[in-house]
Amino acid sequence: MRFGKRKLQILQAIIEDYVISGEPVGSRTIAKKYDLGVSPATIRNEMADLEDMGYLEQPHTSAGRIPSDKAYRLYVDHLMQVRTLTVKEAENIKSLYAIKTQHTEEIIGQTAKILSDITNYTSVVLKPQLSKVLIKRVQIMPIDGEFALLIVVTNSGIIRDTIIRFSEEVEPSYLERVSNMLTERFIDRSFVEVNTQIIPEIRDEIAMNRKIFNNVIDALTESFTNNEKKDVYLYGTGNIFNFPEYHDLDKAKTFLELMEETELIYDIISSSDEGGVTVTIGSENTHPDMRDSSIVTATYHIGDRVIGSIGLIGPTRMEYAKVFSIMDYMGKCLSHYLTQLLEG
Amino acid sequence: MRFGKRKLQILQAIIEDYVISGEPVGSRTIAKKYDLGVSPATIRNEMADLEDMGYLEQPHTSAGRIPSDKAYRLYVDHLMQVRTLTVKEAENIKSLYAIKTQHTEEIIGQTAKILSDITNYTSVVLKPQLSKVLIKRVQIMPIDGEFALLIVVTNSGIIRDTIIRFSEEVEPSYLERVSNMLTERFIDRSFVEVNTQIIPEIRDEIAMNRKIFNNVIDALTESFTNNEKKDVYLYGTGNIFNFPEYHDLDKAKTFLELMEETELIYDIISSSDEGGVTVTIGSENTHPDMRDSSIVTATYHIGDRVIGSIGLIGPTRMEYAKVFSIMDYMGKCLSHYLTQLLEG
DNA sequence: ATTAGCACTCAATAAGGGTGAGTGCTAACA
DNA sequence: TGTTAGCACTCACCCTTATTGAGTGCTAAT
Repeated sequence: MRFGKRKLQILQAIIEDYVISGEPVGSRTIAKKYDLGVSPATIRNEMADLEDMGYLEQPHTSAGRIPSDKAYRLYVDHLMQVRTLTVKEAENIKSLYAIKTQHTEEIIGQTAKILSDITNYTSVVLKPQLSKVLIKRVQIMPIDGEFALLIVVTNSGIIRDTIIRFSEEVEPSYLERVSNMLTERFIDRSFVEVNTQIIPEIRDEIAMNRKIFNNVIDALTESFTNNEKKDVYLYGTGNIFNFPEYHDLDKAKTFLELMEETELIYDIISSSDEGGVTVTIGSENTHPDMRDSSIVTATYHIGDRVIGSIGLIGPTRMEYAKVFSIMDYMGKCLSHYLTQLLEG
Repeated sequence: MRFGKRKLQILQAIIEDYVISGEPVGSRTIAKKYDLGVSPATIRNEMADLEDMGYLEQPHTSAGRIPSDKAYRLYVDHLMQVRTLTVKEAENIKSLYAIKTQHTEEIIGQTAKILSDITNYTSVVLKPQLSKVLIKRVQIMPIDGEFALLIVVTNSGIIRDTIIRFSEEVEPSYLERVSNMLTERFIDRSFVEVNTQIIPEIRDEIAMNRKIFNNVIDALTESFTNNEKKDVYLYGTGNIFNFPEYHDLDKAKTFLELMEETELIYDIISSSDEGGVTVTIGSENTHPDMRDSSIVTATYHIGDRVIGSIGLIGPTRMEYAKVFSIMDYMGKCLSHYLTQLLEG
């Protein structure tokens, strides 16, 4: 059995109708709404074929058809026409980046909110990943007595701080020297590089005031590895109630609980790195509880280094065309804004 | 009509039964389960009285009674017996504070998680409020060229950073001097004091390199006022599905949307400052959408300065006795831990 | 190859009836 | 006078049954 042009038209019609209505689509509906010039009976025959081929499913005998994940995949890859944003959407986004805050986190949080507001799905925005960010400066600030604060500044507007407790009183000027030395060694390196290569090097090389220096190195190590904090900005979890597929309380609860597993969400959203927009449909998800959700992700970058991701989560019956274009646009806006803010 | 001892006993029995079962409580049930030595008929008479007095309500004629908000208030103020924690609860909490992280935020986040896990309600934990925290040090770190990072370290383990963009190249040693001067002036002051008193003083007083200095002051001002970031750690929003009162989809959605209004939640939770545990029951809430939820809050402190709050949100049918003791204990643990970590 | 016609399926909705938990009232009782 | 047993009444809840209608698959005619 081959795809004729008509089969594709019918499939597309079914998908688009179903995405809007959420109800199984019947042959009559297609014949009436989409002018294909054939009768319902013909459409029924084609639909039976499409079902055999695995593109359509029937919830029960006397219902219409709904698209399978395979159908959505075909749609996303070949059928959908990427639209341009509506005026309202574009304005919303523009107004966000008109804000002149200097706090990366705030922008990230707002991005999540806007994404969810204009799409009506659940949005996720990841903070810049430590592993992808470059170190710009290390500074050890004495606070009082044997306490100091180790601060690592990155090119992403995110900074990382750890308290150091020294085993004895320490000269501020010594800390200043150490800070400068570390900055020199770490600058424009990633956390991973520093952790796996440079710190061991330093450890061997240097025989300064051993005890104090070890306190610093320990703090650095703890700062760089232990808690790569998987920080996630979530918004619009309540939006799932817009979709009848989540009207079941159990499903809703499972979904909400899943959304609180920030580490997991983080991994899911950050898994597709290559840049551009990625769509993962229902059963394509590795996590079983996500099998009837779809995820659309995009990346954002500073300069040309990808440093984080944004994502949308919704039912497989998702407005892929709309979401695709919004995610694409949003990723670019965010990247542009951050690059501007932090590099120029 | 007066409260006899028996009326109180009956009221207490009804409340405790209803809190567990969620079903309207009938006279028979009370007579059987709680040994009051009177017949259901007598209890019915008392119940009718209690209803007249506004302590009980009837969902419909042939149903049992449920407690009114007024009844819960009486219960919380006079009837309930604060229990001690179960072994499991205490262990859970202890295990949390055995973690040796140095990042305040992580502890705060974990506190939210544990609170929600052991109570099965929705928990909220506020980050230390900027307005209550004391400044320990100000440091301006040159990054490159005309960029620098302004960092304010507080006694709460929270630091605040803002990017400064200078209008010309700046000497690092100059920034060092400015940092020291600012630290000297700001140390052990609150953000509010600094903002309303000290900054204006400095502005007048000093006629250093005007232009550069203004960049610094602007950054400080923006850091201190504009974005008192109302950061909230939420956990267990899905828990509301454990309660039949939220099985209605509309209610659930409203609730979830409300929880995303972080500023509002922040205000609600931080509103009762005085220390100790505060209980707000249903209609006592000012926000209309919270009228059938109850909120229990407690504060946490560093040394003896209150700096933040923790809260639990659930249906008015809440296990007040349990929640009360947990919140009390948790607030104390968190305070103790933070004080230990940050002061000595 | 397409289509009209028709019998068939099955979820969703509505309507009726029984059940049981609970009440309020009254009259009897200690 | 306070307490209790008895009884009629109410009403949500659940189960069963009937009705409806959207949609299908198959067959025969075009």
